[in-house]
Amino acid sequence: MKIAVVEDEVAIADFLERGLNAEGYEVRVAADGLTGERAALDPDVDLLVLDRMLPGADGDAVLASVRAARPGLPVIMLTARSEVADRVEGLDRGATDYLTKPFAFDELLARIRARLREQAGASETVLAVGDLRLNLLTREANRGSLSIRLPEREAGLLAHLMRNAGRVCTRKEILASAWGYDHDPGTNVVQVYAGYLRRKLGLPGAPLPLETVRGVGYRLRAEG
Amino acid sequence: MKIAVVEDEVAIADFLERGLNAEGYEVRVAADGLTGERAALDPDVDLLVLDRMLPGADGDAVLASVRAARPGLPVIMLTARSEVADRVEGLDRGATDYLTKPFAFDELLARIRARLREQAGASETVLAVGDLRLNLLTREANRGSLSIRLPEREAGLLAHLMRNAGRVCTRKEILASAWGYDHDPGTNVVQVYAGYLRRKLGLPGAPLPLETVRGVGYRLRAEG
DNA sequence: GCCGGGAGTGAGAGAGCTCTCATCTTCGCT
DNA sequence: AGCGAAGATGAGAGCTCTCTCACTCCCGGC
Repeated sequence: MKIAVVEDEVAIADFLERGLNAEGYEVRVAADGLTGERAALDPDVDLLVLDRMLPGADGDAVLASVRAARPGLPVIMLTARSEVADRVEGLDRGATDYLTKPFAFDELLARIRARLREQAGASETVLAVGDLRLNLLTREANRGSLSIRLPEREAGLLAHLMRNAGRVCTRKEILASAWGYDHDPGTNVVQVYAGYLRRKLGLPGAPLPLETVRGVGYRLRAEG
Repeated sequence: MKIAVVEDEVAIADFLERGLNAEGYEVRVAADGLTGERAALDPDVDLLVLDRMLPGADGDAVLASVRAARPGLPVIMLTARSEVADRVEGLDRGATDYLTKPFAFDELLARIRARLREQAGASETVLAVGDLRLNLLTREANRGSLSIRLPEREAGLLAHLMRNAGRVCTRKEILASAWGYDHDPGTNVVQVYAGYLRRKLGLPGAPLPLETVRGVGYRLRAEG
């Protein structure tokens, strides 16, 4: 389990990192909004602990852009602003939970566990990358005015690419994730299915931003 | 949106009911653990607000049985016990959120909105009824040692029956929910698929508890 | 510009899914 | 018990999905 911590006060950031590490979580710390945003978009990150007051882009801005890219990511806001109105505002802006400083570390841990537990049971159902959306339950894909139901394999491939948008995915890795193959059985299925996706999700003048990386695999460009 | 409130103090229960109604929620109030449990199992209920200290079965017991039957239902615990240890325990027992009395009604509303928003995006992925489990994402059904991947239609039918376990479902209603038909086109598909489910999910000596209601439809008995 | 290797495409085989229809079974009533 | 209606079951047609294979296209190096 990997947690991103966005917090500018070094003392608190250190404290959180050490404490979370001790609980067995992998931690990625960012001290300002911009690096925080980048950290939260790392597809391995399962949860975000976010200070609301930050230098550079402030916490609310980070929250907004994280929500746009990963609608389902749990975000626990952490802040010195303790008024009821602040809490209401934080939650309504899309935070999953809200904790005011000073806080009990044990409670933070319990709330992290609660969020991760929920996440595990009700794993992310809707993926979004740029203007692309994919509902994993109905396997409905949307892009602009397009709306198509994808067959299972195509949806699985697209889901993997979307979860790793911006990164190059090797064919081997894709076969493992979307096909469940442990070894490449020397086939070109991935290419075939990449072709299906391009044809189905291409718009006139705006082809699917799926790049081929010769000899390696594919990359879905992040901003549609 | 329907919210179940389990609270024995009449004053608070009334206050919550009126306040939630004013926000446009449908509310179902229960004053003790047993009726509370029944209320929470109503498949129309989208969220549970639960007092931890109750006459009869206490809040923790209600939480446990609700979790067994509806793993994904958001549960906000509400209680006078305000120690950090209590909050940690409540969350670890499976509560989704935890609010201590006295609380700001606006904050409760914000937390309810946060939970419902999340629920809407990441709708329940795993259904459970008795010893039956169904993962809607993978369409994997489990019963005892059995574990089978169901085709889409069978999973859709089973999902509808599970979501309405204990109640009789008419064939017309089932056709609407699992097939997307608006009118019964005079077919026996539902019977055919009910048969598939019975065969696939029957155990020696313990057939699938799916009862036929002559002239009407089917009912999945609630406790396997 | 030509050549080699990798990627994209089209056709099609085989499997599994969905539905219909005919037949068999069961239930409830007399 | 016997009958009629309703549900269960078996067989199978048609379709979609998935994958393979052969072929074409394109990129990059000479």
